[in-house]
Amino acid sequence: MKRILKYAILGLVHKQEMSGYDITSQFKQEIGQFWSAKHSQIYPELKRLTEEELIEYRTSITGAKLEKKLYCITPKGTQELIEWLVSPKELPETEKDEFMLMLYFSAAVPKEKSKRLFEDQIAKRKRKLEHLYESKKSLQLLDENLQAPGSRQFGHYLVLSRAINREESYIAWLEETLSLFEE
Amino acid sequence: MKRILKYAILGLVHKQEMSGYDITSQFKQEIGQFWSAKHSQIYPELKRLTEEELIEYRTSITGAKLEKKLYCITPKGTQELIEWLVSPKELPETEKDEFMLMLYFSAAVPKEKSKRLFEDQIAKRKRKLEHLYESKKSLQLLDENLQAPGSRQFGHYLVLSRAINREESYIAWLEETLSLFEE
DNA sequence: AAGGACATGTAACACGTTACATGATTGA
DNA sequence: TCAATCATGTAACGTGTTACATGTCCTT
Repeated sequence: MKRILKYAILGLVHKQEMSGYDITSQFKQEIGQFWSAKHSQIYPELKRLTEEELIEYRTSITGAKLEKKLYCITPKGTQELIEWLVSPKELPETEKDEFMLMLYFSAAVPKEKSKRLFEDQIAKRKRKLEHLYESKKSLQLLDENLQAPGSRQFGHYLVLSRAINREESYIAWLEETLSLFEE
Repeated sequence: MKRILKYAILGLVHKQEMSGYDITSQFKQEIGQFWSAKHSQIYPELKRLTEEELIEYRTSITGAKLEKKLYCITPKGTQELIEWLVSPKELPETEKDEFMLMLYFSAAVPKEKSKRLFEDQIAKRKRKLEHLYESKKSLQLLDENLQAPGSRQFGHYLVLSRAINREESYIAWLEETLSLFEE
């Protein structure tokens, strides 16, 4: 991967003017299911992108003296963003998953222990799925035409929809596989 | 993540004596779908684990003078491995996916471009899925009782089965979502 | 004889997290 | 007034990739 965070930030500030804090907040929303970064990584990257003239900022004052830097994308930044947006993406050879790594070695522990770990993982993923369903419900209230490309919230819809697909299929696999242990 | 590579290596050398090169090769096999590392990360980690007395090695000579270090796990290492194997795993808050990040911003490009990217991604994932099916077929020839916990290849079966589930459901979502663009 | 696999290591750099550090604003 | 949130930054450390560096063995 070559500087994906760069494109994540370009994509966010392309939609609208944003501060480093706003970007950090965005990564705690839906898109955080597929990409995120901490503020300690974001601020230096904003500085770098500014030096590279891909973004620029104006300073805005909230209240008496709280300063924030509102970043927006430059034409050069837009160009690089679009190039990335239309370039085919390689599949990662590895999509890391600690739980699956553990399962690979699970012959070393009693079946009962493994069953408990499956149940724990299923419960956690079901909780997560519930949150995703609620987010989707909220989103549908905002935009009835959600599933149409061109809808204002279509990007949001896609990531939520895929996040739900990802959790549902993982849970289905976990439940199916757990049943192999019960006989 | 706290030193997952440590546990990956402990798990591998617990099954059988192995060299750094062997470990590197393992990460190119099925388990590489869920965890991997390059040799440049593995060799220093082996050194560290040896210093921590979680593994130890003997030197073996192939041919006239090609040396390799065969590592095996110590009792202390086994204990730490088992502790990790039975401990519940937190869900990662983010499972990074460059393609989904791109989709989130795809409103900025024409629908035709997005369709092409979906098709490209579907083709790549289908190719990968074919390889996984073939691996599963080979594995089934080795072990008829594959799906029984306790089968010699059960760990292999689990990771392959989940990798297939992961690809199948991703492809299903991609195809379903692509159809939203066609009308 | 040559190329590919076997075998082990280090160095430099890129990416990511946790901790350190500071201060303002808003609402209960 | 106190806690949560808004707001920005740096330092130290841990993880991961690419490149550098070397040498052997086996098969054709």
